[in-house]
Amino acid sequence: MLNERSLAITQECQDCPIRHRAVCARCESDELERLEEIKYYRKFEAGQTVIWSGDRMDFVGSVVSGIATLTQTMEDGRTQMVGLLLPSDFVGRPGRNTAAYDVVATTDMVMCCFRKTPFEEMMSRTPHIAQRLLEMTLDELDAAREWMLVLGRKTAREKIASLLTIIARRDASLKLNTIDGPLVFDLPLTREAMADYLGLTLETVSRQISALRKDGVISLEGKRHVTVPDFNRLLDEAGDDADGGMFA
Amino acid sequence: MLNERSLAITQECQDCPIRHRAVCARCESDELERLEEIKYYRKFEAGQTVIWSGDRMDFVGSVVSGIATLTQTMEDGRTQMVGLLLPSDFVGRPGRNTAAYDVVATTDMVMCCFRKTPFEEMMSRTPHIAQRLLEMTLDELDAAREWMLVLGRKTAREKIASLLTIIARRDASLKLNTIDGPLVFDLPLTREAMADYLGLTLETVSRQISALRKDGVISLEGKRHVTVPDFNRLLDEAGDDADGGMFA
DNA sequence: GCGCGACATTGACCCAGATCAACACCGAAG
DNA sequence: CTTCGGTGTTGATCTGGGTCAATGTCGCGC
Repeated sequence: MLNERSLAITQECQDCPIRHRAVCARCESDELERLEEIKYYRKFEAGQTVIWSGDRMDFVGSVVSGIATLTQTMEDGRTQMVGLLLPSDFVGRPGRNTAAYDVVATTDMVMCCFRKTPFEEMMSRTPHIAQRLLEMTLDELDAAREWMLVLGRKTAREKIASLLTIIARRDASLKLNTIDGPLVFDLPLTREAMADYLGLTLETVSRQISALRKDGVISLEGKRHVTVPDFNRLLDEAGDDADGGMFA
Repeated sequence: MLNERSLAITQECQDCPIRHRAVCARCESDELERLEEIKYYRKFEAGQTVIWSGDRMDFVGSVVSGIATLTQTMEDGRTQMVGLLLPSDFVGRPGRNTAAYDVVATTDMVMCCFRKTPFEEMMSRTPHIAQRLLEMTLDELDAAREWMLVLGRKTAREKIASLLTIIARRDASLKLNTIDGPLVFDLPLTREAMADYLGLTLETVSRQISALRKDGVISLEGKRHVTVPDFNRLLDEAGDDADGGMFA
């Protein structure tokens, strides 16, 4: 079996699929060249743990493809997902040397990593990186706060609808999709992972998904393949202001 | 009645109580001088709204003294507090011109404001500000994620204990306090505001506070004045890993 | 093809916390 | 001093979602 760390994937930054969304988005070509020198790729299989909370972390990086989760666990085992890492999302925190959360790949995943020290050093010299990181962090903070409303005040049904909304929206932004047609996508998470995201039990997740299906808000093929005939209906179920500007 | 906007409080940055914790913490004295030129103070009374979600926001700033809350509200009135703004905390987001949340002063409050455009312009020229803002934003993101665990997975009693923990900890860091003695502080929030923070109803907050009192975890004088005889006991009730490094 | 393990669904029951309601406290205005 | 509105407490009851348990589905290795 192949050691995951030693993969020699080579990828020109210029052709990178996340070139315009990741920390490096603002970099000029000369800056990119310097990044190119210190970067390396790591590949993870579905289910594999990238890092455990509390572990020493000597790298930072971007998700290139695949999905990972950020979770926090209490001693008695209760767990809460605190972030969903999608392609272009940043992992790690400059200026800190242990991981604050468990990071687990939920699908096969490729990360573009930088050793922490050279990256930090580079960050202090190239404001474009720090600027972009600030922007991304502010976005994540907004997302976290949005999620606080979901966790604190929404019903189980609204929570499920909110999650579907987010996944659908993101999926639409990837494959720049047909405006207004029915949305079709796959759930990248197990029922249990959804439960951990939503602060519910997996049974409740299952029941509410069944209920939404019965009510025609969504339809399912298999366990994971979802069709949303009317996105505004879904938004409504999520309790969000209708038409959250998605297709604006 | 005095127009709050026109107060001419003058304060040298050098003597500012939040000099070493706010966005300006890393600034050299020449940078400080330039900030001094574009800053102005605003004062708010307890209960006053600083800005409504969605409103145009042409300034950013720091809380100098007092406390404000950041809340999100659904159409049907359910509200969730998504942030507690304490002295030195930053308000507003560079690069965005409407407020994302309601900001309300819960005590009398003074803010040190900067018009957004000059501040942004200055930020791009002085990396010290951007660096510090990044650091502060990362801290807030961590706090938000910590809070997601509270909202998603903790019981009502644990939620209350968690909130008390946070307030106690912050209070201790202000008045650099006696190590290990009983902690004493005032709750800066009404029961309703606590409920909005914790994703509970005010009745449940009241009941759980009574329960903690009955069980000797805290004692109360009046409605707001709290004594914590044993901080580790409180931490334990919060479900946090005991000894969260507070006195380390 | 069979059996196994991971994932998912569904039912029965229970309980933490919401809801509804009454009342207590207290500082400010008259 | 009295009234009144904002704040807080406590009780009775209800219910959404948790818990426990049985069963279903599917892909994979043998």
